[in-house]
Amino acid sequence: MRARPTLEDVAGLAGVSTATVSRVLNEPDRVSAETRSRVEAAVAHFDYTPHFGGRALASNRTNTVGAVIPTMENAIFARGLQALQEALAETGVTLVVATSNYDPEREAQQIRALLGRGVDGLVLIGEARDPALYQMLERRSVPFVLVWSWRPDCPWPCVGFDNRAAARAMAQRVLDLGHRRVAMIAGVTRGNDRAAARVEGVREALAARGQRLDESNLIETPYQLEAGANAARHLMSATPRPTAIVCGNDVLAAGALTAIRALGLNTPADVSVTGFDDIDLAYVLDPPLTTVHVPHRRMGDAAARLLLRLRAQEDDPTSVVFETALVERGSLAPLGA
Amino acid sequence: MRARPTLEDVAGLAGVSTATVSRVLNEPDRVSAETRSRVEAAVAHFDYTPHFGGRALASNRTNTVGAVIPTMENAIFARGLQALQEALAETGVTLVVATSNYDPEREAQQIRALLGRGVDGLVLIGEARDPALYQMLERRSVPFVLVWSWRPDCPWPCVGFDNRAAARAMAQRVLDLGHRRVAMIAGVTRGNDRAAARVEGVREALAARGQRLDESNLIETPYQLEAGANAARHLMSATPRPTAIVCGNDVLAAGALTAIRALGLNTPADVSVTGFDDIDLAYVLDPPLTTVHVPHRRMGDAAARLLLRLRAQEDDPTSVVFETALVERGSLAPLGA
DNA sequence: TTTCAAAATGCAAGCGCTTAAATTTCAGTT
DNA sequence: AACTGAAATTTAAGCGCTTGCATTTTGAAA
Repeated sequence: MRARPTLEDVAGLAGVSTATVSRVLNEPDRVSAETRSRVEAAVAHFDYTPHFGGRALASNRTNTVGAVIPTMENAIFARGLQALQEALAETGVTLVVATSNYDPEREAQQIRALLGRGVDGLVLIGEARDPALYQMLERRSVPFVLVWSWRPDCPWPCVGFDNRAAARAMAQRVLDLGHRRVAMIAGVTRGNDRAAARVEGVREALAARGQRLDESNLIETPYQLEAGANAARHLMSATPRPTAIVCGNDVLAAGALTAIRALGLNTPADVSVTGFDDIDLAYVLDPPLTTVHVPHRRMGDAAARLLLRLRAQEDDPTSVVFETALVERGSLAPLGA
Repeated sequence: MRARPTLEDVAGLAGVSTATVSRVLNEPDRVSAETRSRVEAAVAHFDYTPHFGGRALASNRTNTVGAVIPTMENAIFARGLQALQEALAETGVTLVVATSNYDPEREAQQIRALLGRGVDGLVLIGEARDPALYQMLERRSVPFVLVWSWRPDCPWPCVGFDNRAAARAMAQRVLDLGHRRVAMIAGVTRGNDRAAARVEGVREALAARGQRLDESNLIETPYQLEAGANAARHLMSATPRPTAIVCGNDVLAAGALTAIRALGLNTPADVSVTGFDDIDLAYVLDPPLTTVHVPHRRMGDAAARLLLRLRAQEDDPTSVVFETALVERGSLAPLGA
């Protein structure tokens, strides 16, 4: 009836005090080689693993950081998380992931839940959230970093890219190809600065040519295939039809492509479509999707490093901004080509 | 200079003992309404959250379950996890997710890491793993459930489906449509009973018609788009070419479709392709993918319920098996159609 | 051999919480 | 008014670990 072995068990077998065992586990260098190996044998004998709670209580550290992402269903966050986790693991830090489903309230809940679990670091997506939440984080002095967003003078530590500029560049390219009737299928902008910035970027590009994105040419909808398909169906029912549809992300664009095909129309002959994010999906579609490439992995990696430095407080690290790249594939063509 | 508030702070303000505060938090019914509201006010005043470590240490429970999945990059697990998380959250249990990257050793590490963190329940994918690992789980009496696999007489609590039967049905259908030169692109079978079972299923169906899946017609490769594409390119370079390619999952199938198109060939006119899992990707492809539909969400949900019952030990719950469905879409056509 | 830092180890006080067991309170009963 | 059992509350003993400080050991210099 062996209960979980404790430090005391190990110490007893090794013939040392619990303090020494603890040191072997945490600061092996401070223990003589001989003692250490004796302790290690005892640890092995019992298959001992320290009790997380005891450790957290005594040291007031958990070596855990939490991440709250909108959803796991979009591959977009998966790769970044993987990189984040790998980079953290190198330092012995564990990652705990929670999802908010793009709901600000739910996100706040999840953050509180993670804090309750004693995470000593937080990775959050984007910048838009209740100021009270930021206050709480500062009050509790929990280090955190914001990923996926970046803008000049963001007051928080960020690792991201300029969504607005990237979207603007994409729209500009569409215009450069001769398109004049441009529509947009955007993500839901409430509580989502990335989605909002992408809309703004497109607006800016259009404005620079004296055009605007009026109500009938902008549909805001959840990031789901079905939703993208519905939106495209709706846009294509207008007269005259748009000749290009700029989408807020690749999932929406994939949905749009499917709907357009179902209508018996052709991409890009009848209508060009662009995406954003460059997930794997983008290049298995037919036609493959013109989109904005985002360096997921590198962002995850950078986020980990930034967070670790914040935790260590060894210096005052600054935000990291990445470049994006416009990837041109078959779904975008010059008007009338 | 406000340090984290403790039970004692709250108790002091409310004019009760820490025990009472603890009860308000854990068994509110055992406290009089008047006291309870006083305590709740004090909790609110301090914005108090219990210290996870302290709680874990004293109660020897963490209300946390861990899941180790192969990867977050395949959408396949995302939906199930979401459902799992939701169902667990209803009971106040938190889910912690780790990834193994389809590597058995890595999986074992992650399991140990989770146990170290005191999870009091585990969700694992599939059945194939070192017996020593199962022994350890039993020794520590950690309740666990296996998801995604199911077979008659599986000795562990499972929530899954019969991968072999489903794959067999798919292959049978392919044969029924007249195909005789059938190839397979399978996932890596080492340490992956699902991938192995799918190969077996296809083998059985072929055997029943006096055919076999010889070496040249079976490629085993990681579950990645690129890998699927490479495999398809290779298979299609044989003479005579296969007329149908059965894939171990949708990702491989998507890669195959892309490669086939790049070769200037047509699906399904020149070669039919089938997938497995029915992720979103499957129906935005062109042609849309014939595949095996797997009830991701329901499995996640069922896994949560089974695990909760195991933890409660109120009864001796048994495995749950789900039916799969063959979804026929454009990528599979009768031979010569 | 003696001396004395430095290195290694032990001692023991908590960390914040839960929970048996003990005590107090209270509403009925008699 | 006294009694009683149930309900409410407090008391106090840990849960397993870390860590500042005290003590012992060690090895090199004197």
